[in-house]
Amino acid sequence: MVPNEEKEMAQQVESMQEPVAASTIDGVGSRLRLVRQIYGLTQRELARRAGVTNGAISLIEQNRVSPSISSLKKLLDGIPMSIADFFTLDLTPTQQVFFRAAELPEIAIGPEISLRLVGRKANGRAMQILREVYQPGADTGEAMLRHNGEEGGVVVRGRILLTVGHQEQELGPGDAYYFESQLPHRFRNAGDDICEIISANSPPSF
Amino acid sequence: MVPNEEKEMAQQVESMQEPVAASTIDGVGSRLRLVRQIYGLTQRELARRAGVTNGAISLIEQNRVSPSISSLKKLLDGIPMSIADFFTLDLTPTQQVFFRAAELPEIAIGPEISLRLVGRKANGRAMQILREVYQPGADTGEAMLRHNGEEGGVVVRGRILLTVGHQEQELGPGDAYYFESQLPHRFRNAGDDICEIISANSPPSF
DNA sequence: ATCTTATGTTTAATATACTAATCATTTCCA
DNA sequence: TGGAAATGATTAGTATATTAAACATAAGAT
Repeated sequence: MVPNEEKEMAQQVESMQEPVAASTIDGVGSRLRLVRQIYGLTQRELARRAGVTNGAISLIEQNRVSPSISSLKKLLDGIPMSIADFFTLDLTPTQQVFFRAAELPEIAIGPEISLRLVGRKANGRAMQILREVYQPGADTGEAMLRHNGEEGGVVVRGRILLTVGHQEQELGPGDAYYFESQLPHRFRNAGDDICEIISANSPPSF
Repeated sequence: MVPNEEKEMAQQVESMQEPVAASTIDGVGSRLRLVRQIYGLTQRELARRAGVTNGAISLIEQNRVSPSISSLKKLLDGIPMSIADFFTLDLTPTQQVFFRAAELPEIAIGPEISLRLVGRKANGRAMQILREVYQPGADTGEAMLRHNGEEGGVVVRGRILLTVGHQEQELGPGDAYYFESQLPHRFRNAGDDICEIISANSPPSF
């Protein structure tokens, strides 16, 4: 029996070689693919680390087989990520990571006041707000940060090079970010000016 | 290949027929068994609900096979419980559910003040404290309550019949409880007197 | 005591996941 | 342009999970 959770998708008359395209998050395989790509691993590299074959990963990621727990555990150990985190992590495409200045939703508007919300509304969580200052050349390190909770922030001054998972962008004043702290991340000030960020994280980490 | 996550255990010279004994929480199968028992289901009943065979459940619970995700999902759907919750739920035997009055650890002792902590220390979570009054015959219902978070409380007056999962106890003044709200639970005042409970739950539910 | 029923376990047969190898496609470097 | 390297996909064969049925044991009921 083939799992094939999106059986309704096609009469095989259609061209079957859509590259990867439609990011369906349904299915363990799809989740695994996204997580693997976020961590910048190829199927073969993950296969090597996990001690399984790349073919198996390919089949799993296509949702053509349903991996055993032991296999899934091996794979996640190679990332590394816990099974609980794997099933808990929110990977919905609406979970935007980067927000351009103009994209920040405006919460309260007055003639002299403009409040803009970072991320999305209704994430009712207790947060810790920080003011971070990065001197030129500052770097949180190649060994990427990784911890529990969520974090977000707004660049106030200067520019910062932010890496989250496999994505990387340079953000300037007004730009912002929001991501799950579990994703490996790194802050670098590659410019010549001091960079200032207003950030928040939850749960409070110190 | 047998999963056998504790491969270091024996040279097969030893007697291989240790019954099952030692309640090892390690392994998906052991977890499944505990969860199933907490919900008061037999292997056959769960098998019927999930659409798998009781034999398969038996093998899984003995950790002799590693179920596929699709099988595990079917089983958890029959309980019901999400995969994420399954791997997140804390089932360590130190997670005590019922606490007799004398068991409550004393936090602060003075000549006129005695503070006793319900549950364990260092569960630093934001909580909501409630005063609950149950009239004689009151009952939260046969359709057991089930929601996110954790809850605990102390009986101040009268007696309450509390069911949590498959466990049931009648608590009197000074007795207390603490459990994950995900476990199906039910409060009944089977006596003739008003029952009063001081309770807390997290995250705040209203 | 002897049925009956209900429980978990085991076993042979079958369905499925996984491996090892190959194929197909893209990238990129000469 | 062409060849090597790297990536993901596929396929036949093998290992493993799951089924269907029987076995073993215990608890009640009469």
